[in-house]
Amino acid sequence: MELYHLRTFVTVAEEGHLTRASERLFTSQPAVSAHIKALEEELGVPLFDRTPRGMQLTAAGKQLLTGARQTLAAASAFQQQARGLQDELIGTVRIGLNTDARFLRLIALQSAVAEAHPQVSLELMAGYTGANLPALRAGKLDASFISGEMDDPAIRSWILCEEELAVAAPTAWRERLAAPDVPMLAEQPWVFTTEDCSHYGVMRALFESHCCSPRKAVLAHQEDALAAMVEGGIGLGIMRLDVVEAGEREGRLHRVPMPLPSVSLRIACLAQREGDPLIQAVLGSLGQVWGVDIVERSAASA
Amino acid sequence: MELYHLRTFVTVAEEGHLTRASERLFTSQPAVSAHIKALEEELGVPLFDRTPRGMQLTAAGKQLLTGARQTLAAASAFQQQARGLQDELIGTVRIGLNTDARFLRLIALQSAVAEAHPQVSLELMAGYTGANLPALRAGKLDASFISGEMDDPAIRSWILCEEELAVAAPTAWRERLAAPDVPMLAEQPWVFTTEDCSHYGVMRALFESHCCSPRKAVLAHQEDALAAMVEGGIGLGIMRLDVVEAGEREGRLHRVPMPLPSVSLRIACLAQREGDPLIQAVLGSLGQVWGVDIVERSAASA
DNA sequence: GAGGCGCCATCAGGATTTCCGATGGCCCGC
DNA sequence: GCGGGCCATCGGAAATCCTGATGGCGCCTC
Repeated sequence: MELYHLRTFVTVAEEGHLTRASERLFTSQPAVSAHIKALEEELGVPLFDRTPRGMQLTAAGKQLLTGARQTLAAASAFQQQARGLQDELIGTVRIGLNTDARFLRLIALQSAVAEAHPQVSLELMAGYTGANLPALRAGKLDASFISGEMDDPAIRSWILCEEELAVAAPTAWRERLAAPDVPMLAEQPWVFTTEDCSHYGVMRALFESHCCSPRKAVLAHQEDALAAMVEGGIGLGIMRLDVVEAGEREGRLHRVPMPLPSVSLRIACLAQREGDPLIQAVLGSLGQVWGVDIVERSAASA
Repeated sequence: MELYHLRTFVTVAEEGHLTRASERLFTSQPAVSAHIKALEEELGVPLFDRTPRGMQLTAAGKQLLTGARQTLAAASAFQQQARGLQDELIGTVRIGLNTDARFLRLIALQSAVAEAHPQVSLELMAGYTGANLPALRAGKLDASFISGEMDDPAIRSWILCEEELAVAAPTAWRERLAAPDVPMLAEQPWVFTTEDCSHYGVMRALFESHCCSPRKAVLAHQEDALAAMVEGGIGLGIMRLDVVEAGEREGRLHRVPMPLPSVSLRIACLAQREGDPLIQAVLGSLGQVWGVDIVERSAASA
């Protein structure tokens, strides 16, 4: 039995599905199947029941899951402690993005990290808030930008800034939306985001406070797609104020005069990895880039 | 990084020597060297200083040793918990011996284990008390017969019986040793055992109580060798009473009339493995074979 | 009832990793 | 200066792991 068996066990347990687990583990479905088979044979215990709908933990599998996680956690803590002992920090930090690189000041971040820790590299992975959180939890990301509230105790986050939001409309709708009220906006078609996006929550809150619901014309997973839909006249959408203003200046969008609350842009990581020197390195550089006091863990964990 | 890297790390740390570590790990010296190299590269931390006399832990290596042991302990506990969940116990138990198979009732033990746990096999490894304890600590043995006192808290042991001991002499020395006192015995040549053998302690205690020391004619590592030396007229030796009496009946030995304290024959295992179902299986069978109440761990650990 | 889809297990072949025997380099002791 | 002990490296072999393809089974829909 090796650690990769345990990683596979835990991932399959969480996904309940070999193919999805293989994607998370960056390997193939037959490889994952073989890992589980080998582990079950070595332990002499069936860990999963195979069903047409996927893999279901057996009672024994459920009981063993905690021990598997503890073993992986101990190994992770060992590696983390080793990083704290490196003469010079070495490693790669995978960061999930949720909006455009310029807004996230990624060039400045890259420079700050490269200067402070020459042997640390960043791996920037496109995504959105709703995808980044599960990826964080799954260990696929080391840190991630997210927007909105965060109340999961397993996730630690720090506010970088407040994102001002605005309602964007196609320029052709300028006159009929000169002074709209909320019910009127609800009558318009909307470009939705996924429900796990903070912008969706803001939109929902807007209409719920006036007891009405917006009409969904289309759903866009990415901000670029949403912007394209709005510019193309498909419907209204919620976007960052600076993006809407830039679009308005360039004649591509119209900013609807409707005040919206802001959402917090945050950087997040797993609480248990907060003390990891690699995470600390990135948090330190982010604090520097955004002029924010990101409270660092004491060196006691080192 | 996988568990075998950590096992190698810990073993090399304990041995301070790649070749000895490779023997304990049942692999080759180049393989062990490669494990350490790979681990150091992955962690970005030198774990050992290479010296002409062997491998010496660096400061970082010393700090990381605990974490490595914890990870291995967690993995071991996981496997142990899995064994407790097996429908039928499966596995191999490596038992260190320290005297002859007949005295240790190994045939009865084998039968008892086979009956109670058909899929558990025993692997009986010749040895002696002094070799068995380090082998236990090193994970090379799962359980071990040992003789004498045991005060290491990391080792758990149960008394099976008291070994009566006697002083054996060559038959030709019968008359001159008809009624010897201790100083007289000290004047004779002796066949020593290794210092980590319980018989050695008994011999030492005998003479120290009379402020004298025995003369060492030869040192024998194994009981067979010691018996051969005594029978061959090389010197006196301490042996089990039943063996001396059998030798006397067969005209091969003379029992010197000198009372000795007995030593306890014990079965031992690592304290942390006491709850292991495989260990429990063997302890249960030993209790049955020796008619001894070996207090078993509650099922709470299962 | 049949066909298609989803899911896991297996297979054969290729790729990668690991191991091993041989050997070299360095240091130390005689 | 030489021999021995110890670790690192090398080349080749062995073992392990992965992958694409495919099959079997169950379920769902038509």
